[in-house]
Amino acid sequence: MTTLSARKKAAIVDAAIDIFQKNGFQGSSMDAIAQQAQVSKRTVYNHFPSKQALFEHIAQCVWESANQATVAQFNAQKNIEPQLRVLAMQELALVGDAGFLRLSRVLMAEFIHEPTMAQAILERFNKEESSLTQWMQKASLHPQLTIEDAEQAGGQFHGLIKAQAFWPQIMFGQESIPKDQHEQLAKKVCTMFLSVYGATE
Amino acid sequence: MTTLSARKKAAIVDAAIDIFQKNGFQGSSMDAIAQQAQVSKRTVYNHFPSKQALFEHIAQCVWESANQATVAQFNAQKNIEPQLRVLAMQELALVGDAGFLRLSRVLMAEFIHEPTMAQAILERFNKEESSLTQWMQKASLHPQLTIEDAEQAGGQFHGLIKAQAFWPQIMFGQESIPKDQHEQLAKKVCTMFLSVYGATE
DNA sequence: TTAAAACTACACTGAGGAGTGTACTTTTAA
DNA sequence: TTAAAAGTACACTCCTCAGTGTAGTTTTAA
Repeated sequence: MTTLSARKKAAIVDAAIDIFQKNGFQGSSMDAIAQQAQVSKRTVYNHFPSKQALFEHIAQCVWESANQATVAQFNAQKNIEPQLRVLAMQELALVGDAGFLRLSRVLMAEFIHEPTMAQAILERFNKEESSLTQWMQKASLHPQLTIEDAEQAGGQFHGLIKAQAFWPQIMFGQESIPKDQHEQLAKKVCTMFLSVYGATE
Repeated sequence: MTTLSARKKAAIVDAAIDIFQKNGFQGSSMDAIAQQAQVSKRTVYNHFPSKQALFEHIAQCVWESANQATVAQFNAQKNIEPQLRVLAMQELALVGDAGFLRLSRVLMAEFIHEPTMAQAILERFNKEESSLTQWMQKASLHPQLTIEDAEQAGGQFHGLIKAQAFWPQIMFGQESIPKDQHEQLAKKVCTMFLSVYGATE
């Protein structure tokens, strides 16, 4: 059994995610968070010096779960399609995870108002995305592919996945894609991608 | 020259869009809106009975501009690809319009917190989207296509466009796609779509 | 020209919320 | 067992903000 203090802290974070998601940063009160966490307001302030700090702790969580998604290396010996499929599956695993979506929803709403913050976090996010860019760069030399702009191609690959498995969930509260449909969707995405960037001869 | 009253009202709406976009509904004060509009706060309240009413007026504007996008009828005699291309161009015209994006950004942030409102507006939005579904339904009988689920196919068609021309602009403040790239993007989208749903023989 | 309609400055109410200080109780760890 | 660490209730300050009331000025339209 974990310590009381740790349990209280977890309850606060959990409640905060909930309240922030429902009401946004500005619309959420520390009193409401404390109440939902079944904790005194003072305890909230003992764990987090300010509302902003509590929010940033949650942002940190998103950032960390996003980093779980490790990225494959391009292998010139193997076929393109199965490699792409692995990349798609990785992205789907991250983006299709209910916990990740829950956290993302909290952040995304604030991003709209804070393009600066959005850019900053996105640049870090893009470490992942830029590793895809690198993959694309190396892959562009492969005879099976015709990629002029690796960054654009990478963005479009991500876009194909997010259009199905991320944005509708974030914006319209749709259910995340069940795991047993990941394979099928990954295949579809690869087909679409290769229809534009792949040489089929 | 328009009447003073009309000019003031326009200034208020314009300022409100700006302030709401920057700070969100909760984070925006009527004082700030009045100041930016160069109007006394009392005048704001003379035009709009409440902050909520002002917000809803803006929502109405989005809804109306979205309705400008008229939709083509399916024509079994013509080829699929050029018809799809027209649909894509229509969507791009709407979604790629800077004014529409500016308005959308205001709403989208609130949508994340209000899945109910989001669903409601989206159902109306889907009048447009569902007319695409109908198009897909009729098109699914065409020998050039293999569509099992018209709604899903329609959603994916929209997704392909929004992934490039809507979500990045909304979330990360990216510039809207210049008009001279619409043709090219529409073509790409159709290629991708047909790579999955089209019979190429 | 003139009366009504619209705009303005400004003071005000009432509510809500961030963050603090305090005195007291419970939990933990030695 | 006991002292420190953590939690709690609650009162309190200071501030922001939605919305109103008013008395006076400007614009409009007849």
